[in-house]
Amino acid sequence: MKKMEHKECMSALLPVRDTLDVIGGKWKILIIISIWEGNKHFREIERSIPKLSTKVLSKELKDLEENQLITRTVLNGFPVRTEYSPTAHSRTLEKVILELQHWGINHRKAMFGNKNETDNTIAVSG
Amino acid sequence: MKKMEHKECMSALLPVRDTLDVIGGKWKILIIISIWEGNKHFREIERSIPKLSTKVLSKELKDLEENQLITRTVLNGFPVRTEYSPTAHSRTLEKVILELQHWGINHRKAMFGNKNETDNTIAVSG
DNA sequence: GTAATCAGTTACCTTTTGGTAAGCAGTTAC
DNA sequence: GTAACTGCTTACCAAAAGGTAACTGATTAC
Repeated sequence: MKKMEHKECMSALLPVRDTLDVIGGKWKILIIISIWEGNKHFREIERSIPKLSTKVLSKELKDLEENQLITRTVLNGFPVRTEYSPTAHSRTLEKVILELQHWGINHRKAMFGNKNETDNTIAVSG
Repeated sequence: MKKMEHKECMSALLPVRDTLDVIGGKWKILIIISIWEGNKHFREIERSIPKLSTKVLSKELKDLEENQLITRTVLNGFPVRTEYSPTAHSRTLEKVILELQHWGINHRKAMFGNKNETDNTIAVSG
């Protein structure tokens, strides 16, 4: 890596922080993937992710909507259903998530050898 | 994205979590970059990152060492100096950080247009 | 009327994370 | 002996994140 000025270093950091604010944390990527999988409704998403509480799901969905990674549509009629869908913008995360995933896998190998290997690869469109 | 089985989805998530555990949070990437920059000593690193306290730095350095992203060497002699250096393994993070950074920049554009653009690009070896 | 489903909200409590400041061991300089 | 530097640790407190469970409002089914 080339020598960096201090300020450069710190400003390069900001976009990374932005990204981690959006997809960091325990649940956000799980929720995005769940919706990518086809889960559309609140209870559906909730049930698809073990240990996720309604309170946290509610908050996380709001965050994701604010960041334009999902859209929320209320369908009136019947027992009032809400539909969450992934946005086109959310698809730009695929590369990032793939990169995070690969590093995680290789890191685990580097730490423990192949003993604890997780060889699951995310299924990406194409 | 191809339809995924539920279990597949969740297991794909684990490596991503592993990665975020290692480089997520407020300080870890800052510290790694600071050490990449050439800061070797505790106080040096501390002073290079505004708002970072000794307590947190101490903890983060331990985590990073555990994850083999830095090495810690105690040099006896003089006022006892400790040297932190990046490992070869830490270099594998460059791609990940670059990807996180690019997404952060593009995401900001998607959110606010070009108004708030951060056009700083991390300086990577090569 | 009773129960059940959907989509949440609210109140309360615990756990985790982070910040502040002081202190300690060891050594040098004066 | 006093101060100053290095590399931390410890104690204490504040803020943020997360879990539990109850409850609202609407509507259908019995």
